[in-house]
Amino acid sequence: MRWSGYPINTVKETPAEAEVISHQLMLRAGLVRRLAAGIYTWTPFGLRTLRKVEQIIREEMDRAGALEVLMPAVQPAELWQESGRWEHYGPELLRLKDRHQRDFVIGPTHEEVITDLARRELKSYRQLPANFYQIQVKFRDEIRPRFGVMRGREFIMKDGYSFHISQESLQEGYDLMRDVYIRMFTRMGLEFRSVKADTGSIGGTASEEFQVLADSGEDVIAVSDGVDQYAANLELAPALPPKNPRAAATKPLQKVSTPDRKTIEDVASFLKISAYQTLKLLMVEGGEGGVVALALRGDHDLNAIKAQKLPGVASPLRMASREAVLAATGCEPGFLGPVGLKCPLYADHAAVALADFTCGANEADQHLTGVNWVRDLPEPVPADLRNVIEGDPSPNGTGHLRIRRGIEIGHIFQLGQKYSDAMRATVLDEAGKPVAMYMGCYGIGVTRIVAAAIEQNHDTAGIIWPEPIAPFTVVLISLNATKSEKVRKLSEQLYATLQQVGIDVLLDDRDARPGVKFADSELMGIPHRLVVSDRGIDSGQLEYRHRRATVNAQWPVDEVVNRLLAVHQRGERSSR
RNA sequence: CGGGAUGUAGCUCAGCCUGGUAGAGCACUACGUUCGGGACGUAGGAGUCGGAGGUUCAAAUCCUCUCAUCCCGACCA
Repeated sequence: MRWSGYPINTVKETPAEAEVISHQLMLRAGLVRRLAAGIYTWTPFGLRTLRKVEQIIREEMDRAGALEVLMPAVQPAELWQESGRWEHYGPELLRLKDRHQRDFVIGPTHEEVITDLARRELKSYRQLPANFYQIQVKFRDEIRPRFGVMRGREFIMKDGYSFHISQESLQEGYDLMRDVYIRMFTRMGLEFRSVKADTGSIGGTASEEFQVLADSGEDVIAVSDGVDQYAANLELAPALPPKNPRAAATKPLQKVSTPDRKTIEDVASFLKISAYQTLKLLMVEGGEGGVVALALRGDHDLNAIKAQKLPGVASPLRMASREAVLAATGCEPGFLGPVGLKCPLYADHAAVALADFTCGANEADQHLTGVNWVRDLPEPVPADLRNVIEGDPSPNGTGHLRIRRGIEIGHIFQLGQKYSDAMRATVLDEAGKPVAMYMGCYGIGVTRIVAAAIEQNHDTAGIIWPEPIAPFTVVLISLNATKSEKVRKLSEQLYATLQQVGIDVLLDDRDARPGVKFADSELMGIPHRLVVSDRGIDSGQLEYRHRRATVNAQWPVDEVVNRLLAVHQRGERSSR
C-alpha cells in the first residue's frame, strides 16, 4: 500500500472524547472513526490489524477442528422467547419490529441460533462432538459505552459453541479450547492471564476469563505472586480465614459518644484508631423478607457475589432500605453494630478474628469500644464475605495476592444442558434414547483485542504493534522522492521486492517533510522502518530502525531485503 | 437510572459573565520559499454558533424545552 493513496489524516491533537490511551491513539492514527456512541467505522489501516487478529483466531480454531459458520445478526424473537431470554436479557438487548410488526432482536450473542441449527442438523451421538464458530458483528446496548472500541455497543466477536454427548466429552472440548485460546493470545503478543470467573447469569459450571493485564482495565483480578500462578476475578477469589487465633479480650466494653460520625473513616479518625480495629455492619435484604446483617472488618469491602450465595440472603444482593433497617434495629444506618442484634448475622472471617474492636451501638450518635465476641455477644456464624486485598495469602497456598486490573478479551464457559433443555436440542445415544446435548461456549472480543494490544504496547510517540498484528510489517520512508530520481527508483524497487517476498510493506511516498513521515510512522506503530534517501544511497547504507529502538542502524543497500526477512521472522517467532 | 459537564469551521478551543457585523491554532486549496524529526510567508475556501420556542430594536451570549456527547456514581453504614 502507498501512503499517498491513503486519504485518512493523522492528528496531532488528542480528541476530547477519548479518555484511555488506546482510544486516543486509535483516533489520532486514524484507525477508527466514531459514528455514534459506541459505534465505530474501521478505516483501512485499522481494518488491517483487525483482520490479522481475526486470521490468527481463524487459523487456531480451524487447527483445533472447529468449523466456521456465519449466523445472522438479526434474529427472530421466537428463539429468544423459547430460551426464556426474551424476558430475562433486559435493556441491553436491542429489539425491533419489521414491517409486519414481527419482533426481532439484533444479536448480542448467538446461543439460540446455534442451538436451533444444532437441533436441526445433529441427530446422532455419532455426529458429536461438534464445534462451530463465527467471527461476526454483535450489538449490546450498553448502559455506558466508553473507551472507544474497548466497550462499544457494536463490536466484533468470535463466538464458538461445542456440542457433546456427555459431560466428560464437554470437559475435553473445554480443555482443548483453553489451550487454543492460550496459543492464540500468545501468538498475538499479548500479556494475559487465564482467570477463574463467576459464571454469572449465563449459568453452567466451569468458566474462565482471559484477561489482558492493563491499568486501564475495567475488571479487577487477584493474581498470586507465588509459584501456584493462581489468578481469579476479584468477585471469586476466596479470602482465607486468618491463621492466628483471636487475641484475648483486654479492654472493657464501653459506650462512647460519636456525634454524626457515620462512616468508618469518620469514626476511626474521631477515636484515633485504625479502620482495621473497627467492625462495620451492613444490612441486606433476606431471601424471604426481613433483613440479614453482615459484619466486616472496617477496612474491608463487601463482596456481593459471595454474600448473595449465603442461605437466607436475597439473590441478587440488595441493600436493606432505611425503613427496614430502622424496623429491625431501631437505629439509623451509621451506628449499627452486632451487639444485641435480633436479626440473623454472618461475620466475615476477619471480623470474627477481631478482639477489642469498635462498632456501632445501635443507638444514634453512639459507638461501642472494647467489644469482644463471646464475652459481649454470641460467637457469630463465620463466612467469606469480603473482597480479597493486596497482600492476602493466595488461596492455593503459596505466595500472596496482588490486585491487578485486566481487560477481558476471552471467556469460556461450560453451559451444560441449559439451552439444549430449553430448546429441546437432543440427539439419540447408543441406546437410541434422546439426550439433551452438553454445550460449551467460547467467546473472544476481537475488536477489543486491538484496543487491549495498544494499552499494553505504546509510548509517548504512539502505538507499538506486536508484529503479528501490525497493520504493516515494514514502512518504507522515501525522502525527497519528488526531486530525486534515484530515491524514487530505489524506493519503488524495494517496495516491489518486499511485496514479492511476502512482507506487508507500506511505502510512504507522500510529498511531505521528513519529520512528518517519521512522526506518522511512529504514531502508526509499524514495527520496522527503513529510510530511503539520497544520503543513504550515496553512502551505500540505508537506515533501519525498529519501533522499540532509539537509534538507527545502517544496512548495506543490497542486504536490506534479507535482513528485513530475518528480523521479521524473528519478530513473528518471539511472540509465539 | 441518579449526579455533573459540554455542544461555536473537519479537529482542538476562545468568545457567553456584561446582548450590538462570528474568531484563533491545526487541517484544507493556490502560489512562493524551505526540505533528515510534526516548516514559513501571502492569498483563499469553510460555521443556519446542536435543535425548537421565548424575551428584546437586536441573541452564539439571557430564559424555557428538547436532542446529542462526555465524565462520575449506582456496597462502604
